[in-house]
Amino acid sequence: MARGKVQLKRIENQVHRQVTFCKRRAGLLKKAKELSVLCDAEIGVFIFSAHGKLYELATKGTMKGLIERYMNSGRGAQPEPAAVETQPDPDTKEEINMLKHEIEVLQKGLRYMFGARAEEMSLDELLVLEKHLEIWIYQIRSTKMDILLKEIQQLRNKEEILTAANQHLHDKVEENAEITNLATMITNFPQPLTIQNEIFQY
Amino acid sequence: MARGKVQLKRIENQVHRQVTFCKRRAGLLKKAKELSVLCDAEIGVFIFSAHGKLYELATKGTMKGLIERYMNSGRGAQPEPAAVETQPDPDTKEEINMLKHEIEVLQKGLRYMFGARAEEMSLDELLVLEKHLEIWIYQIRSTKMDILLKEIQQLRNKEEILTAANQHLHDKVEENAEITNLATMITNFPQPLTIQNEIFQY
DNA sequence: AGCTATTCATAATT
DNA sequence: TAATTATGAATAGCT
Repeated sequence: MARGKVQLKRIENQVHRQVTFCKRRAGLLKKAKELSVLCDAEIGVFIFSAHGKLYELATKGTMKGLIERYMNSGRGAQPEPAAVETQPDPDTKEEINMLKHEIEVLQKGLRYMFGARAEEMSLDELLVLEKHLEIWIYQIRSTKMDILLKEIQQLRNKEEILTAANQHLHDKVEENAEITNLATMITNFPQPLTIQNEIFQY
Repeated sequence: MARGKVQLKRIENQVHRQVTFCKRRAGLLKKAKELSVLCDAEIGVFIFSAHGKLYELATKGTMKGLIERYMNSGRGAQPEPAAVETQPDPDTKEEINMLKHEIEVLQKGLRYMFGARAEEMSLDELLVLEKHLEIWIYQIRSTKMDILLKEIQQLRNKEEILTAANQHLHDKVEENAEITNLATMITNFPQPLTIQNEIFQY
């Protein structure tokens, strides 16, 4: 570093130590973020100062989620306080985490759709954006579907009305067919009518 | 750094990314150790690589102890595991079902296309997958739109045919109206026909 | 993996 | 506490 090599031991001067803590803490978190972005890693860091103050960083999602992932990575088998409680829990919890991780992976793709802009945004902003986009897309699709389905319904109604009208007219035509034929006969062969009339008079 | 400034975005070259990951990971952990020693801080770091491999560091004690300390620092308030165990059960079960269904839908397509499970894939593979998914989604939407538009077109054709038929029948009815009226006259007043005949014979 | 040319981080100082 | 600067460390691009 600068202006003198540093000894790898506790800095005894209280002020120096505090200043170095601030600077190096910032540096460490910066490096963690860089590593996360550059290499697509998920990183969690806690720093407890000598006075017990906590500084933390979770590069993706939340620290809680990270700890859960850590717990499920084969290491920290949580000490279960209750004896009988362990039976249903590990299966379901593990299952949930697996499923969540899987969904995470699939959702990861969404973030990349924003291309270069994605890197310029914070995770929170991306999550908000993602939510908004999901809602937005959903609304657009719903609206589109509504429009199409309404149009189909209208056309179906029209079809029904036209079919009914068609049937009605068809019936009318058939009802009139006899009379029309009769009229045609009358028109074409007016004479025999008298014969028919005569027949009626039998 | 060296031989060129680095852009703060994901390194696209797979090999470069892997090398940088190794180097910077070592650097980050070294920095964490140094900060811990120099400033008497307790530091925990997890790094999940893009492939899900875990690298960790706990500067004092164990990671487990650190996480416990973290949990007690006011952040991740764990839900009480002891007394109220029955409460999370229906919720978790429902959650599992929801997640499973969500994944089922996604995986069905994925397996169909790749024969591989998403979590086994690298980021690069996922990027390829994403492209395919976009195409896939596009195709699904296209297909859906095609079906709907075809249905609309069919209904429109039906409407046209029915309207034409309707018009035809309507015309027929009107054409027949005269004759029908004539026939009606004939039917109601058969006798005057002879008169009419007589008239024709004038 | 190992080697430099560079850039970066930061200790000392103001 | 913040800014500056000289210097040591980290590391990107090559081999």
